[in-house]
Amino acid sequence: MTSQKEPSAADDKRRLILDAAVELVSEGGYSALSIRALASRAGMSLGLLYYYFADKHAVFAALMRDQQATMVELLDSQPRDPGLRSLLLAMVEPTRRQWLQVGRLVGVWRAERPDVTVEAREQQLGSARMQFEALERALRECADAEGRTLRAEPEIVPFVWASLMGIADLHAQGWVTPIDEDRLTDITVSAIEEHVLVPIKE
Amino acid sequence: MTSQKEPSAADDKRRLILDAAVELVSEGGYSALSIRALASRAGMSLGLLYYYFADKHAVFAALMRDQQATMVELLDSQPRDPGLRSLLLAMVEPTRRQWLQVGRLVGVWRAERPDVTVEAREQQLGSARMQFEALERALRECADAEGRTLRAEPEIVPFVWASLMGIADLHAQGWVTPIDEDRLTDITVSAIEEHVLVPIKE
DNA sequence: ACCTGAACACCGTTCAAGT
DNA sequence: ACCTGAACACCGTTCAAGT
Repeated sequence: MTSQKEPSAADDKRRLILDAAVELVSEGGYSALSIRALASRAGMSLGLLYYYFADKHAVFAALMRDQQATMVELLDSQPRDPGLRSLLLAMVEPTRRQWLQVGRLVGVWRAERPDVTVEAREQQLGSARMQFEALERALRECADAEGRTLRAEPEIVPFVWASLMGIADLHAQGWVTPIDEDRLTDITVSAIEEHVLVPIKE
Repeated sequence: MTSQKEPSAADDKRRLILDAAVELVSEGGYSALSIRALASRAGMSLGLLYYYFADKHAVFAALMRDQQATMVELLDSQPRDPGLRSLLLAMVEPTRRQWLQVGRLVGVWRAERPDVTVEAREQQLGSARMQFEALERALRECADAEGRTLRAEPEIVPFVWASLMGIADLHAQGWVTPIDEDRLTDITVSAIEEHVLVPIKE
């Protein structure tokens, strides 16, 4: 109900902090994101940071929400006509980027902090849900455009997501021997494609 | 050449530290593994820890190597007769455990530390390579047992690994809505199975 | 309401000193 | 060779104090 408002001064400050955070992480990885470095990069004092965010965890959570919102836009703007395979191929790189930037860190701190606020938890869940709904929409509409249908199980979308995360992580960690990334992507996309559509009866 | 020796006193001490590390991580997650807690749990002083390990990073690396060695044993001891699907189903839970305990942390600190020693890097790579070779062996022999063959591309084993990691991570992070884990596993295993074998000609 | 920085309780790591 | 713990330079977080 209160959505899509003009950004307030507080929102602007928060944006400033989040932009600085993205810069720091992309420059020096997880350990480069110290509260002190973040405050100085955002041009404010240590204490003020805690005025706008509850703690470091909250900064990460906001970063995650940003990326999920970007992913929703991307999924919604993806053309449906070229079909499922094109969609999947187009999503490999963005999901990999999301994984590299904050996704893989979530699992690390998620387990640490017990619960934060109920509100924060709800916000986080809502943002994740929107992302997965956008993915489901995109999958379904792309299948439609090919005259096919998505399998009905609720585990189909998680399966697609897990597959994309799998290659994202492999890319991040590297493989022991050089492999053809495009070939790996191709194999994965084929596997997804064929297991996500209802088989054609003849 | 120097392998399979009687464990030295130093090895015993290192074991003590690593066992304490596993305990701490499983009790309180990543953040519970502080050098001080580790030293006290292992019954030694802070400084001594640095006598047996170069730094915290090295403790993690050793933990990872342990788990990879366990995985090799598990893969090698898995029966081949029941075929590929049985093998994959049996590996889902162990890979998930490995992922939860240290696997997902590797990506976080890997990027931070520049290079450590060449020797350490070599040791780590060798351990990872052994694990993936064991996986490839197991996949190949299980396929054989069914009278099928594994596809020849080098990306086939990474694909299997990425798929297993994907569901491991999804399991760790949780999904926004409750899903049937067994169903997800089943879908993933089917997808792997069919894309990893050479199609039967008729 | 917005902002500061000293202070607190940690942390990983080093190192002089002991046996 | 093995072992200790004080000391160092950090860290995230709090909070009295300012405007």
